[in-house]
Amino acid sequence: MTTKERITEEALTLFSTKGYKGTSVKNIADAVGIKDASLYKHFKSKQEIFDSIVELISAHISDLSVRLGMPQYDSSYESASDFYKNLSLEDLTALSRKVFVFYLTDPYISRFWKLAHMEQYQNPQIYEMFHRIFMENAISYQTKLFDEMMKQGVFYAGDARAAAINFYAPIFLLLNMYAGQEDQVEEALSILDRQVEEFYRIYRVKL
Amino acid sequence: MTTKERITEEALTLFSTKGYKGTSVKNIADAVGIKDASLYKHFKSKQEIFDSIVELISAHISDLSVRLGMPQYDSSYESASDFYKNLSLEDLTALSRKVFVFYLTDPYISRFWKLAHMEQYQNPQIYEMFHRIFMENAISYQTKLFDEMMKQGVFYAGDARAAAINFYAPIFLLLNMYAGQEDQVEEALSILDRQVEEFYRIYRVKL
DNA sequence: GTCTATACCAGGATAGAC
DNA sequence: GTCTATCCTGGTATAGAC
Repeated sequence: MTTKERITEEALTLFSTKGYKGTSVKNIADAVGIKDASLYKHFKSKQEIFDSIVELISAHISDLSVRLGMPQYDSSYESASDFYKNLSLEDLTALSRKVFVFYLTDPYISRFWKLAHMEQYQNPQIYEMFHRIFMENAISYQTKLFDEMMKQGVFYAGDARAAAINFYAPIFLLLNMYAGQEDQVEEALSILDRQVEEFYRIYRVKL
Repeated sequence: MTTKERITEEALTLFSTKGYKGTSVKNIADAVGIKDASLYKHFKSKQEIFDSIVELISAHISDLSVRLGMPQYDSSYESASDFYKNLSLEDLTALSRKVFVFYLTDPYISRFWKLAHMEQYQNPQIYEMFHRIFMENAISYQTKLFDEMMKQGVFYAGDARAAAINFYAPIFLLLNMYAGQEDQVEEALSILDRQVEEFYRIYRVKL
């Protein structure tokens, strides 16, 4: 890893822990193991370090859906829908756990989550990314999926968007409750399991 | 309003907009209309201003349940339950709207919401208050209420806590989506109405 | 209790040697 | 590309006159 990469890496950790204003250039330099002045050979300002982090996260986010096995918002979702066609409670539980744990422990997502909470009101770009990733995209993805499943008779016909919000909102709430409490993931998961079970009971067409 | 009160008032607005570190003592003094040095006749430090704001919000929060017509976590809830006994969809919609709009527009709650998002990871006291008010208390209140309603046959018998989370999580998600977007409250309310309708359809025993 | 003046320091950033 | 030395600004806080 180059020095430049190590700077963004350490800076992301510090910004997500102490906030942008709460992190000094010296803090970052110390973490990297160089003097603060040396840092300016790699970035022309503290703000530029922050901007490069935003780039880094954007790039990481683009791979997300692929790594999670989720199609992009604007790509076709037929194959995923086929996957869910014989959806069991165990399938749905495993999927929700996978997504939840990923959000909570992925090194980029989890740091971005905290950073975004702190900086969203200061930084329009962060605000936009945070809302897009954790709200709009998450909901519209689930909506499309559930809409398809309703059409295929896997879920009872109804309001797909309302169902999507009912599925995602508890995950979002639990993320808020357990972000930064990685030692209590098991507790979070047991609550999540109960919500998924309830969701399955409500929406899944009985076999 | 005394000068001291005006300082906390303006400081709360500034802290909830620009964050603690992003707000200077001069910013606060300017907002109040005095010189920054004069401010130290009322508070011995910037931190003390912040602490007095925490006090102010704590005091305000204590009145919340009363003002919303909601019993405290540890007080009796029988009368509220009686109120819901003949619960119609319109009743539930009106209640959820009232709670949601209150959270979003109450001058103390709405500023605390943003402040807490920014400062929760720096300040254990803020973290604790935020999680208690917007997560633990909100969920446990709804759980007690729904548990009682299930016992009385108003709701189908089942997992009251899961139902409570299904009711509250969408409200929490919408608060996150629309905090600081007071011009779009109508859009938020229409989404909320759909969720409440769905909730009512699922849990309310058919008459 | 408000003001002016000032002390003090931390943080961002640059210059120039190696 | 790292270092030391230094500049500059802005922010917290105090002293003392009115």
